[in-house]
Amino acid sequence: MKGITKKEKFLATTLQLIHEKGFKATTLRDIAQKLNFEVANVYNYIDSKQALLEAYLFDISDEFHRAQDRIISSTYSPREKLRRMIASYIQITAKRPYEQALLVNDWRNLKEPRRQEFVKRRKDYEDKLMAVLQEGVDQGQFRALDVELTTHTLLASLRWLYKKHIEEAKAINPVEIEKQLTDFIFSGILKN
Amino acid sequence: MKGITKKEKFLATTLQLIHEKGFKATTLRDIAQKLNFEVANVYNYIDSKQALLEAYLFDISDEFHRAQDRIISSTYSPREKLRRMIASYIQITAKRPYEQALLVNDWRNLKEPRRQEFVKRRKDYEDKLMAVLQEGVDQGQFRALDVELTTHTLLASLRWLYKKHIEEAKAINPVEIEKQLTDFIFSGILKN
DNA sequence: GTCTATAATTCGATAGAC
DNA sequence: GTCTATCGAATTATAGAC
Repeated sequence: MKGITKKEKFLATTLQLIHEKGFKATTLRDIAQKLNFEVANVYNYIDSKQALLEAYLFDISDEFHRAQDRIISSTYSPREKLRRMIASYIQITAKRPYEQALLVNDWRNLKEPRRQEFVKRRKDYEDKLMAVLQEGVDQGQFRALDVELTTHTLLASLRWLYKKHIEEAKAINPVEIEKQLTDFIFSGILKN
Repeated sequence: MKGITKKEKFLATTLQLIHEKGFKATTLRDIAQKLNFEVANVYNYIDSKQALLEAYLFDISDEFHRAQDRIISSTYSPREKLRRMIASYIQITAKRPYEQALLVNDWRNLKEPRRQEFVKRRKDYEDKLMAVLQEGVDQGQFRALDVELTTHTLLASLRWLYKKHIEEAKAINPVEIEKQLTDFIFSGILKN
């Protein structure tokens, strides 16, 4: 924990508290108390509570989108595209678990018109993933599954992973996580 | 919408609002406004906002536990136990999607000691599911997977389903949902 | 069951001195 | 950057009349 700026410490503390209690339930006084200073000092680091939420939410969201776009614009097969999308999803989650938690749990607290913007962007992400699945089904790489249902199920099976990174005491092996989740999504749990 | 009592209408409206905005962000004034009466009237139906949360959360939670316990105490194989646990999970979700949403999204708002109690009960549920998976691996029905990771992934792949029931305009086919999700979990998405 | 009125508290945010 | 002081608004909850 050396060489971290006060602002970084502020943000790390804030994200941790929000993860535990939720954005709305985490007061600026909670944050100040944990950092051993008074409430007014919070405004040395942020413009407003809402601005903090928006900045982090759209920043991590953008990272997911950029990774997805890079893969989609490649010439890989649907199966390989999906494999890489899963891998990059896991990688971003491992790097920024608390921001992923914010993304999953607290987007409802966005105010209009930002909330609507967020929902639209999320649907874009889902639609792009769905297109890859549909392509894979059409090409016979994937089973004749319900593409819309499977898209949401697949994303849900990845979306919980930030908890493991936050809660796990011992360091986790990212390569093994990726193998396990990819195997689960590609092959399920039954033994052949 | 015939023959529904005022209390039922109150509760349905409340759960819908909480689903949209979250428990903490949904004020008693929001609820009163949607029902076209004043705030004080809310207390004709509940003792407190916290009591409402606790009652619904533990009630739906109990239903999940009871269904799980019935299946676990049977003599079915691990594979068949899991199949039935998935089916009952989907059935409860279909029957009570808004309460499931509360369970998934708003348990953080419980206050101690109820919050700790909830977390403990949820871990019990996960552990029982994990035991079935472990048994299935030991008996060679399931692959040699990471049982702990897979337990959480499997649950996550079911936990989003309430959204479909809430948002879907047209009626959905529960039999088909069950088939799709069971196939996903058992066999993944790859074509053999 | 419905209302008005209000208590008691909490919260986000600002002003201004050091 | 840190503090004290405070404002204005919002929220849960209660009292009591109709």
